[in-house]
Amino acid sequence: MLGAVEDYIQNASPITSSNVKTRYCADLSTATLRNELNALEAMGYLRQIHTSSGRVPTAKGYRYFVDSIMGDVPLDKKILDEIHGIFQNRTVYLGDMVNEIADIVSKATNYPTVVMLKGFEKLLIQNVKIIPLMTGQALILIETNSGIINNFMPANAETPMQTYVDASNFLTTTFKEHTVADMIQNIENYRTQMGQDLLDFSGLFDTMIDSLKKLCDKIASSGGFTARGQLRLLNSPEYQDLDKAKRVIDVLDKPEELGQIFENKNISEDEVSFKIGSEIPVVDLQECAVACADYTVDGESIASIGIIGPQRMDYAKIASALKFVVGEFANLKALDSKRGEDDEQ
Amino acid sequence: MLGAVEDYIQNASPITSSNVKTRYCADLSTATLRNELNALEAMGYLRQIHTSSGRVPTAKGYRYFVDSIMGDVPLDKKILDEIHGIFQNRTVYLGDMVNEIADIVSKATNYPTVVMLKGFEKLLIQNVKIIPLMTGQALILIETNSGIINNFMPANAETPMQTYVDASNFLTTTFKEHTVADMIQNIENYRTQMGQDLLDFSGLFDTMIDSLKKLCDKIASSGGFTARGQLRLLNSPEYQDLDKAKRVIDVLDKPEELGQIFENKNISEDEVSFKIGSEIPVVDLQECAVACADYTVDGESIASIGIIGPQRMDYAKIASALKFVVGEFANLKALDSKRGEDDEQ
DNA sequence: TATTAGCAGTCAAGAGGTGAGAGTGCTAAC
DNA sequence: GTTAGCACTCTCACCTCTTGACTGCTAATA
Repeated sequence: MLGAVEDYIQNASPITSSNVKTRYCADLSTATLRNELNALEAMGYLRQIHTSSGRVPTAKGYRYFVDSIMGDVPLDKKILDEIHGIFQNRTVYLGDMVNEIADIVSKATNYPTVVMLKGFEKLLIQNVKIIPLMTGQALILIETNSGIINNFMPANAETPMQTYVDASNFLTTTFKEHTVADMIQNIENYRTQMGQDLLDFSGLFDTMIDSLKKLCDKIASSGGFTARGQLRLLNSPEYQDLDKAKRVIDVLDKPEELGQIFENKNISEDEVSFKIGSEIPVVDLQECAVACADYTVDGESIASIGIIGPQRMDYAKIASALKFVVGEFANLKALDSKRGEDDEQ
Repeated sequence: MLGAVEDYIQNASPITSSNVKTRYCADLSTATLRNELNALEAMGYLRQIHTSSGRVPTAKGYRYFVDSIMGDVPLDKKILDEIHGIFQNRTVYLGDMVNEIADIVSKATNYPTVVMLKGFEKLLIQNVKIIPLMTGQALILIETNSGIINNFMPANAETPMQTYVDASNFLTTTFKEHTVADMIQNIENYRTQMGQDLLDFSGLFDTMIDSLKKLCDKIASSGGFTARGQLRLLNSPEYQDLDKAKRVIDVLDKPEELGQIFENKNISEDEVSFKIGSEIPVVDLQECAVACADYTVDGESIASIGIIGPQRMDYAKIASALKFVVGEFANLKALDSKRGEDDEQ
């Protein structure tokens, strides 16, 4: 019977008495199976679209499947390698890395994927560099324990090169192992520790903080959401109706609604959470299911990755994929702390 | 009569005799207009889907419209400001800038937009920096006359900081105003000019060149194409049929086919070229039209931007939008040369 | 000669009807 | 508890019919 649910998840072919008989219970008659199906329907796990339609799982049915039955599913090795590769060569900008992961997770699951960058303010600074450019701007490069933040700021052409070097060293020494938020908020309090040349050009810090604040605002105004693979929704038989598909896809552009969907999960690290049907607090997604997993650092969620699809989504595969991604992230942190220890020796 | 073509472009409502009469020629009878429409059909500018269907322009009709009649169209000021803003704050990575432009052009035109980065090899180097990071990698930053190229490379932890500074200075001095391709190919020939500390760590250059070559290859393997706004195709009444839309959207992922579409344009700078229907050398796009404009530097196309939509696309608006983008790019170059001259004084 | 009114003809699209097929639930028997 | 048999339901594909939007053609008119 369970196999029939998995069949339905794979093929969208409704669960019927004869279906179950031919594939799983050849020794029982269809009438018996009909009784069973009837019982499951009475318990609320299955429902009929119409009298002669066979049955499909209800949200409650899927919930039971997810909570009690679903097992791990082996993923395509090529996909795993690709994800692993992103984390391996992770010396890329945080935003780029997060987008790359969204792309590949969407490819792996065949559903639209949303990435939420909750803000980089909580990341721990490892190194700060301010690099003057020829265009009258400077590049801010903040290496953190989870990726590199990069942003451009206006630069005063009269500031000497050495000041940038001193400023970078000052910021690195002062704020190493502090959060970015700490740096943004408290840089004023460290004025007494600046050398004279830095005080002469302390507008540099104001400009930098200003630029970082703008970057924060920009991320905040989009809710930090990036959606990828929207088109993949159209691969589901459920979404052959364009208007129906558009209503779902449109939600992927609305930060407030995405916020509602993916917040308040109360999940622990390494866990994948699902919301099914009416559990989703958005009207246009009542026929959908969403999955979500978090990248947490010190118990705080830094970024999340979410998947939106029909209720008949491949929960097991999605859970495995998200777990793998979160696992890779955890490995990364382990590696970082190890390197930290090595440095101290 | 011309107005009726524009009406059709806007609303997809076929050109009928009574349509034309009510909107444009109230003083003529429908019978007279029917004669005219008949004549235009005989000349191949219009065609009927079926006897009672009204007429729609043929590819030849659109071609005539594009070549002879079409005027400039004022664009939404907000959109223009947004595009202008991208170019103003253009101290961003070349790839990012190109993608941002694709996004906004797609938004402005409401059609899928493709950006082709032809390769950065031809860009003129202004400044090179190699910046070691904490993760055992280094950041290559090449400021060119048209944007910043950035790439990561493996770094040897034993290389002293000063070597990176010297290497950066050496590369900048040696290759300023040379192309990136020149640097990649000829760096070997400049060994005699390197100081001893650079010769000691000349593996640094090998690694850098290797990384840049890989970046070139990566761009080449995707043909340098990035598509944005694919979903917007579904806004056209022509593409309410999902399978039909998918056939077009799928082409946007195929570098070879995109290459065929957008190459061999033989257009001069500041020009927007259109291919309509059978002019497009791709089977799945025979019912489409494509527009294309180039960013050229010294007569060489550095990047192109293309739009794909139904033949009933808003040619005038698209031409205006692409011209504006290309114009902004030209302004940028003018600005650059001006700055160059100032520097020399 | 250019224009027009009138009319018959064509076709798409939608409404409504029909039958086949795939299910079901129920009942009575095993 | 299981099963065979049967009546019932509903979708879907297919057909037909009607309506309405256009057209082309012809003959009359300015």
